[in-house]
Amino acid sequence: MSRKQLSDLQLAILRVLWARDEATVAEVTDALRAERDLALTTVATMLSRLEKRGVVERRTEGRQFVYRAAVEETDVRRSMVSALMDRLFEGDPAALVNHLIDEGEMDKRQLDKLKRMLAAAPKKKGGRRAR
Amino acid sequence: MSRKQLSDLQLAILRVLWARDEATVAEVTDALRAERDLALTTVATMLSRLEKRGVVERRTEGRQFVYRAAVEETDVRRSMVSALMDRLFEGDPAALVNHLIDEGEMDKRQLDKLKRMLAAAPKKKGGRRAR
DNA sequence: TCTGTAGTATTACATGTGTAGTAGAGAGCC
DNA sequence: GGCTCTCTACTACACATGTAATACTACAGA
Repeated sequence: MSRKQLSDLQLAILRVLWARDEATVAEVTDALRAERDLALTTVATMLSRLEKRGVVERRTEGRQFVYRAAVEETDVRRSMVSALMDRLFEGDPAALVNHLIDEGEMDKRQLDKLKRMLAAAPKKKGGRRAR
Repeated sequence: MSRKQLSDLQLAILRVLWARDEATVAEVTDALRAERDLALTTVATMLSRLEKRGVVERRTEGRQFVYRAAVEETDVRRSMVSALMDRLFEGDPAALVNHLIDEGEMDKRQLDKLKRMLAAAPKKKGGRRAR
C-alpha cells in the first residue's frame, strides 16, 4: 500500500504542504520560487497529478483549489528510506548507518550527536512501532 | 559530476556486475532471473543504455559484449544516500539515523550492532576518506 | 555453400515526469 | 453589458524507464 516513491519535485511540493498544512497553487509556486522558478501551470499540473494519485487532497474554496498533503511525512520517509535500504544495503539499516559513518558523511559533531541519540533511543521505546 | 541516480532495475543490474566483476548479457539475465524474469533483449537494452550513460563499460569478446561496472558501489551509495538525505532530511545524516531508530526500522539487535560500530568508528579514521 | 543459431542493433510502445502554452469560465470593474 | 483578470482544465512535448519483438549479422556445422 505504501509504495510511495516520490520524485524530487514531488517531494519539494509536499514539503511545502507539510510545512503549511494547506496551500493554493499560487502559494506553493511562491514557496518554491527560491529553489525552482516554475510556471504556475507547472505546479498546478503536478498538484493535479498528485491528487489523482492520492498523494494530496484538495478542497474548493471559491473557484480555487486549496491543497493539503494526504500522506504523512513520516510515512513517506519510511517507505523511501526503506526502498533505498533494500536496493543499496540489502535492507540492513545498520549497513546504511555504517555507510554514513564510514564514508565521511558525518563529521565529529554529528557522530557525537548520534551517540547521544543512541544512548537515549531504547528508552523512548513507546514511540512508533514498526509494522 | 556524481549525479548518479539509478533506478531499481539499473541497480539490480549493477549489483550483478559489482558481484562478479564482468558479465555478459546472458549472465546478467540469469543472475536476475530469481528476482525478475526478463527477456534477454530487455537486459541488453538496459545495458546499452547504461553504457551510453557511462555507468557501465563493455569490451568485445568474439561477437559478444562483456560488461563491467564503470562506477563504484561506494560512489553510487554515496550519491544516492546523499540525495535522499537532502530531500527528506535536509541533508542531515543524524536526522536520517534518528529516523531509523525512531521509526522502528531497527530492532534491538541492530541497535546494539550500531552502538558497537559507533564505538569503533572514530578509531578507523584511517579508512576511506570522503570525497 | 547453405543454414541454424547466438548475439547485437533497431524499433516500438506505455507510463511517469518535468515543463508549460492555450483554452475556457467565472468575477469584478468601468 | 462587455472587458479583463484569475484560475483551472486540456493539450503538448521531450526525455527516461521498463519491457520486448523483430531485424540483422557473423560463425559453426552439415
